[in-house]
Amino acid sequence: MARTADKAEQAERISRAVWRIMAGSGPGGLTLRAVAAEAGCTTGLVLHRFPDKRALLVHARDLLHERTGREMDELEGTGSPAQALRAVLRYAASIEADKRQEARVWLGYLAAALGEPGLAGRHAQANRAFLARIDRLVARVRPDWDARARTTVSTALVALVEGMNTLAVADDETYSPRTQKRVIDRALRAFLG
Amino acid sequence: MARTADKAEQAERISRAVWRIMAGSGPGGLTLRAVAAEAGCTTGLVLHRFPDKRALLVHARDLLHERTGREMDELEGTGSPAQALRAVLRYAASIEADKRQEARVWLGYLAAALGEPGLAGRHAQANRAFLARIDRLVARVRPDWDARARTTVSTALVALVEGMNTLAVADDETYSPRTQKRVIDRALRAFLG
DNA sequence: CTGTTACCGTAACAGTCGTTACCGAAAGGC
DNA sequence: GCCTTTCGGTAACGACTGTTACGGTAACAG
Repeated sequence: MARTADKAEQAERISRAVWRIMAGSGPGGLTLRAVAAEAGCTTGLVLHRFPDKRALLVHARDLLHERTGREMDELEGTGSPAQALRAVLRYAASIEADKRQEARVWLGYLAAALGEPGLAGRHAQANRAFLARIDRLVARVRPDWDARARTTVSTALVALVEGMNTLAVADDETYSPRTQKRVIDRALRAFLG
Repeated sequence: MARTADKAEQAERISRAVWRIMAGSGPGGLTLRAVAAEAGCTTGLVLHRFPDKRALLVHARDLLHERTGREMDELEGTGSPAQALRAVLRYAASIEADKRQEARVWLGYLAAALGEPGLAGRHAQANRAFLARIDRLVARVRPDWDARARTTVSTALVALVEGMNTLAVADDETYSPRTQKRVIDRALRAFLG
């Protein structure tokens, strides 16, 4: 045999380049050449690792989704139900600098999905999974509620966090980490307190 | 003199074409040729009316912002403070079909702003104006609250509505008009009830 | 009706995009 | 050591982008 390459490591490195480009320049700046330059290689390697641009974007998307899902899985089991819910919501918000970058990435993907229903479907699926997670946590905090009342609150909490993420993309001053924490705590108190 | 053209009417027609393209195909499909075809003219007219693509996008954006601002001004004065607040929040949400399209337009603009800080600044400014509007309405509902408590609730309500708009873009089934209304009413009850 | 002027469609430009073909070079088995 | 096989960089292609220059044409003043 001949030389071997760590394909998974390369795919991840290129995917991380995709995240950085998406967060920094949006879908408009997400060029194969830009990705290659950011990853420290050429378009040749990028298109040897992925069949085409769409496959690259989907892989980078799934990788990010998978990672955040794993980390939220861990948070879900820590402390009391109310504490776990708060921890997951804080994690999903864009409080830390890297989460703020992630919010920009998701926004870029969502905008790219405007033109392609297939990507929009993936986004919908991912958000339903997040909604189910929050609903599960709300059920642990308020086991006596019926599904209808619980889902309404879950949907509200998800929309609240997602809205702050979206708004922080354009105005990270108004939606500072401190403000986001305060809003989350206020919402938890209002809906579940 | 020679022939005359209704420049304002043309600019508005082209801007409407921009909205339709942005909502339908996102920033990636927003081509001068696509805009011209949608507006029923050629790129020649488009670039005779606007100096370049960016000016066209900014004009279409400002036109949409101006229109929604006017319509919310009217809603702000109808009925009791609580009713006015609910009416404005319902208007800002994507309950009607045309508002859902608008949410797609705003999302596309926000994604386009990822690469250009100038556009992001306009977005931040617009959202601060909306936040100030909601804060004004909350102050009318709860005059006894101090500014801190009031702003926290206003920020939460704005994020809630904006989040539902964003999420409805990818999943208009989970965030149906009925669900959005229910969530808004629940939030008003939780925060101000 | 005619001349003139503003209007706007046509066509070309340079640049960049995603994608492909090709080929030198690096690395493991013998 | 060599030889083979895979790797990955180079360069080109056609398509499409925003933008510009030009010319035909429609409409108003006289």
